[in-house]
Amino acid sequence: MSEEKKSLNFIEQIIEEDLKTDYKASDLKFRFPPEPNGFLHIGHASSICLNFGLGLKYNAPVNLRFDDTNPLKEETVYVESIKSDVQWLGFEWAQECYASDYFQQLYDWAVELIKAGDAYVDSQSSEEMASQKGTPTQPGTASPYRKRSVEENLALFEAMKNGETGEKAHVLRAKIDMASPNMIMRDPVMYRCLHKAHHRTGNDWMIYPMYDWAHGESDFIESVSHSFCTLEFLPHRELYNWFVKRVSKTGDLVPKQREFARRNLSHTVVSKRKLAQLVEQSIVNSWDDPRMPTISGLRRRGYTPESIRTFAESIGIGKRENMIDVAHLEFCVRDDLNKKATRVMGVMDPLKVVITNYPEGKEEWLSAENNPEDESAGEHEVPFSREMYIEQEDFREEANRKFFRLKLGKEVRLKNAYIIKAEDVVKDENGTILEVHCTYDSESKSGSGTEASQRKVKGTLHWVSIPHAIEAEVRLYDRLFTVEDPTADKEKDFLDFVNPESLEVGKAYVEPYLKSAKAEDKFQFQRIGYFCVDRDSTLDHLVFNRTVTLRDNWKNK
RNA sequence: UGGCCUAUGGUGUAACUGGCAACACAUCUGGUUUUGGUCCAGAAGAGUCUAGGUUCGAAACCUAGUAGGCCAACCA
Repeated sequence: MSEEKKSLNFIEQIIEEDLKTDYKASDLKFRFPPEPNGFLHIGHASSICLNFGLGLKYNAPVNLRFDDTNPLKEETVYVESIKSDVQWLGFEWAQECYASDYFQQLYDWAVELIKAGDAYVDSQSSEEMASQKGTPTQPGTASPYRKRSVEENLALFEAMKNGETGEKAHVLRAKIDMASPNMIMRDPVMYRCLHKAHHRTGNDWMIYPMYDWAHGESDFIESVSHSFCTLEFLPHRELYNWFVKRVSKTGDLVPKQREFARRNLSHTVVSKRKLAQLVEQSIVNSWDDPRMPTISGLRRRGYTPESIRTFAESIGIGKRENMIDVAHLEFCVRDDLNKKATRVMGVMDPLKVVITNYPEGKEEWLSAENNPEDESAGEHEVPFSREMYIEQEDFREEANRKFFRLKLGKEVRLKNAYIIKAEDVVKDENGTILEVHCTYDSESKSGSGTEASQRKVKGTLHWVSIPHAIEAEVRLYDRLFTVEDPTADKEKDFLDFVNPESLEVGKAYVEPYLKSAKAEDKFQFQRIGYFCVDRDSTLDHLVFNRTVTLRDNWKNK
């Protein structure tokens, strides 16, 4: 038994290193900390997979923690959608936590900081504070309130908490270093007054902690060992450590913040503002429009949780700027769906074929393999009759040898059925082909084992029997943007790069087997692509979303 | 006029921590195939941002430069 030694990414290396020095395996604990202020997208999916993936790998608990410190933006609907997205991806959190659960503890600690001279109430406007902040190259200057007495700070802070002061009158600041080269350390705000109801604590609090004050402390309270976040928080690490040091005792296991580069996907946008714009301007229909990079959009498009997880895993994790080609994501779904999706036939652009030597009124039910990649998937029956549809592009009156499809005088196999030969065409007065008349070889039935059935013919076409066909709506989705990075051009708006053909609604004739297909059922329309039943679908009106086309190596035409 | 992070084929990650650059996607060939899918075999493509230095030996370490990113919200 040889086990392939897989190289570790830098995050895993950090953990392995910590395991060798000051952490036991049982100390490991992670968390996914979304702010419930919007819907999750593919970028969050990477982060979810990273944290929960580490949990699985190291058999460590992973908390789902809502970073709900800003009642102005956060809502319960987002909490619910985030939970369902994480579950859909297939992960289980150890505990469902909320930063708001720690408001009292945070407040008590803040009082301690004030007593220790590590925090003070500032009573200036935010403009004044900003002007004293200095610049990256110039040190800041101290607030006139920096030397307030502990007693006064305590009294003021309590007044703030009780909502006895104006919202903009005071803030609580950490007293650190106004000359620090790291501007984050120049007396950051810990609390602001917000006389606004919170989605969980209601009107209990009139002050709310800032991210920096809440995050590391929440990690510490939950005894999270490693707190992974994106690179933009790197300068915050110093502050994270400063705060944690003040609330922990020596000997306590304190959490470590480590940063990784956010992973960007080509041909899409991911910022909440831009996504909202797409919805508001009706460029897409909703937040879960199948073109959206939201988890709910990907789900509706037909992406499987497994494909998203393997995607996240396969792209790795690093610290440099990146732009991952969406083709890689598409590869991941194809790879997964190839193993799972039931093969069916559907014709998008119909051309009528009449099999002149097939008895009128006769029908046969032929058996079709559900999935050649998986024998246990079984088979289903497809009706065959005298008249059927094939794809327009699968017939030409004449064509060269590279055209492995139907042409006059030549044979082709109808998938799972018979070999047919094109004999004649019927055209209208404009020369448009209306029908192709063929003959079939009655001995060539697929699976019959006859010599004729085993004959090698150039090509195999998908088809559907006209009297049995069901008309369905197909929504053919493509990339939402025509360029890799729609935000790269500073002269132009990202909306200028919207792909006008990102959605094409069409009609398809599908085999009757699909009649009872339910929302989210996934199929491969043979030779065309993977499709997923949309939630708009009904018994009378089937709707299929094209998840992704099949790979196509035939780049002629 | 600062601090910090980063730099490896087209893309994304590797290189057992100093021993002549690997994997996946994408691209191209050929084979198999009742899906021009899958699968199989193969090809091409970087000498690791630049210049110095340390070393028998550098993608890795050091110095300087260049390029990109982040940092001055009562956002997270």
